Amino acid sequence: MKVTFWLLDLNYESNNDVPEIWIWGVTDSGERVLIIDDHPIAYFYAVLEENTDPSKVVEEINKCHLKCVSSLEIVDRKFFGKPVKAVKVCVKMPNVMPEYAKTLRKLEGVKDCLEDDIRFAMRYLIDNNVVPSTWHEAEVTEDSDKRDAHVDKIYLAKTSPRVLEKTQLPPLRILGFSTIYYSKEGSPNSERNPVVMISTATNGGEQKQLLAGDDRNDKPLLESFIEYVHNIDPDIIVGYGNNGQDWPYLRARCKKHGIRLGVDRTQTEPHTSVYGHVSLAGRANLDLADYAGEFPEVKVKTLANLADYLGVMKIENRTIIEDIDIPDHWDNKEKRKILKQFSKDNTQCIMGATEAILDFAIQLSSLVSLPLDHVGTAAAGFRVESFLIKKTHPLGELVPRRIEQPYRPYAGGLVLQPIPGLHENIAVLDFKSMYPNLMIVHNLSPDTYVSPKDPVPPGGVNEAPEVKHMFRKEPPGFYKEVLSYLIQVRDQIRLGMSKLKAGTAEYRLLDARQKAVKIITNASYGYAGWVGARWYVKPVAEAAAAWGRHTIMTAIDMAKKENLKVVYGDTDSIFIENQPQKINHLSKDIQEKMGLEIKPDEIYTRIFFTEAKKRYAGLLTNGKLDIVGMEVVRGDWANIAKKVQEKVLEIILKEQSPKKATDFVHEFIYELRQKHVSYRDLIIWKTLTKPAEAYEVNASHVEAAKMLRAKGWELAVGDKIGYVVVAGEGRLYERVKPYMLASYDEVDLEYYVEKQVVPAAARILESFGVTEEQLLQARNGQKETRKLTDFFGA
DNA sequence: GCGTTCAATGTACCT
DNA sequence: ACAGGTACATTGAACGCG
Repeated sequence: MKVTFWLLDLNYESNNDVPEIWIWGVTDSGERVLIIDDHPIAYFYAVLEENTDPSKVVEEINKCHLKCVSSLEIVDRKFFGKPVKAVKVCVKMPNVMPEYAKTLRKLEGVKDCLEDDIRFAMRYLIDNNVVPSTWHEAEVTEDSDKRDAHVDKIYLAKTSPRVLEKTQLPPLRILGFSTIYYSKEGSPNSERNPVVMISTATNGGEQKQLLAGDDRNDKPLLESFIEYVHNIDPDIIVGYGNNGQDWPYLRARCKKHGIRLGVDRTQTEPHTSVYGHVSLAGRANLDLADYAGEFPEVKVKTLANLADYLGVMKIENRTIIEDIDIPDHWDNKEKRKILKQFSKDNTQCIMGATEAILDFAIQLSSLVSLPLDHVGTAAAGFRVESFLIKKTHPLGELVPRRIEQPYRPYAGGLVLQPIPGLHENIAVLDFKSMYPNLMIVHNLSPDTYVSPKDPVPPGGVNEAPEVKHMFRKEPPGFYKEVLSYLIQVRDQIRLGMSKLKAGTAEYRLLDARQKAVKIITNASYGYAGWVGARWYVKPVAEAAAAWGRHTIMTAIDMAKKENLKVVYGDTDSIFIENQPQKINHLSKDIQEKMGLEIKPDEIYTRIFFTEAKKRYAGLLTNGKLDIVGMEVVRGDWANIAKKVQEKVLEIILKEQSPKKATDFVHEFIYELRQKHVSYRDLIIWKTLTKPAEAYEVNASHVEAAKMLRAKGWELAVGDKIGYVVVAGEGRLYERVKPYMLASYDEVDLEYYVEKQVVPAAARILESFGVTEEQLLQARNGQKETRKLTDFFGA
């Protein structure tokens, strides 16, 4: 019989030393199924030295008497594009491979062993062309063995599943949850602090809140949670920070009470994998925090901020309870209501954010062939690599081992010095996917690189400017194959989208897919130059960068020849006078000459530069401001400084009145000194990029972090520390406090005037002759001073 | 002993 | 734990000053 299913999760099991791949799926009729393939093949390669007799090596391998070897086969493969002979060593159990590979590496005639380091579930996906988060069809029989799996049906696969072309998602059951821990001693510790609240919600619209008793005993709460998850039987469980925090914590609490956190579809507990995600057998555990990085505009990556940005729940419409205030809220009957609402809102934020993110996660999972629960924790480099492994397999390319390499920097993109001041009517021409297209056009790829030691290939080479790296012209390298595929697929998806109504389910799915394709395409250049990459070949990245510099320089020359003034440019863009006819002509010329597409991106009716690169602000034709690189868009400046700078830029760009902007700054400083700005707008956020002890100099945010730690708050690398500057003596780092430990009265407002507001405003106004000193001058006692409402509106 | 100078450190941004 | 290029604030030691 046949079964059609969408692949939710897969895992490898050893059943009395017989390896099995368990594939968990949801059928189109909504059945939960487990399909077991009990004939997966485990193998690795012994790659032979040149001029070695393969049968001799086979003999040698046989002499090793490795008892789990089931077959040896002499095969032709490629390694970095060069043809090689290899022995495919099939084994009965995947876990013996690293050891066997180590043994065989020592044999004469064996150059190296490869692919023993591919994890078995991935091996299965690659070899059988099975894809996570995708529909398949499989020929199966019903399984007669008793197996402990909580699904509607268990099947044995007669053949490995085949991918089906089908885009819609199955009817997935989604459960979101968030937790509240009770701790008066700083960061909750699972040894001593209970979980007092778990709020859940399902995509079916069911909401529930589980509470500990007034004695804060969480045993009944945990038991009901386990039972509830079991009853809902979700396919996907979503949280925010559940990988690093909730699952390990809940598991520890359960252990303390002697209960098992049985929330998956077998009888095992959640376990953290080596890849950093928590895996629940038969379900996909999703941590939205892993996707927060996709939204760089959100500077402090809390659930509330993410949900606010996504339009799920506006932060001004809710009460945020800081961790430090939780015990107080739990202990007080009235305040506990607010805490319950806060927790409920958190879960609603999770459900709303899931709406916005899940399609993308699913498409990414399917594109790069990493299971849904794994793709979120996988860093960009590993997503690209997984994709490449999948795509190179049919080409016969062997997957290199990850080798520790010394880091050697190389020259990157070209950045022009901007012409400072205001410019009218400026167009930005962007090269479309410049690096991927350069890799395609010049056939830059790990398998096409011709080292100076190599003979020149018969078809000739492309030689990169400046760096002189050579790449054979023919045949196409796998980067060319793969990148052409990605670019073509994305164009196709976007064509499909253009025929649909925005907002429909199908449109959103396609949009998620084109986004997934885009991020993988754009990360390919970075991957090529990453020392951690299996296919790390520095000349590939270096040549792409060199071609990039050559390309933009040529484009600038051509623009100048058209008498188009160039005011700025960065890597793959040029900012020029907006003369449509000339620009049209220029794009065509560039396309013809270099085989790269360049198209107008933004048009600025007016744009402002200082002397600094990578910082500018423009007025778009729709009347909106586009601010790049300035304090306004930086997360490490107090909000007051950002607001002032934004307003100054708006006045300058729209009204071109430095006088009015200066008046505004004066008025703002006056109001600030009157404490008419909110405390939250004084917080400065900075990331802890290493353990507090590892810093070589004293830094404000590190001092603030230490103060938190002294109160029991554990801080991890990567955490954002919010602090305010308080009045007092000494260095800046001696005058900071974490914002939750300070009050408005302690704040040193003069610091904010002199080191935040004035510099941010002066950055712009100094171009118009207004100095910091002038900005600092208090209001001059005119009768008609403006109110801030004159600038911000009432 | 005290103010100034400047390289080093650290963070966040741009493409 | 995808690349390099860049701006800027602050620290802290070197420097200059007698």
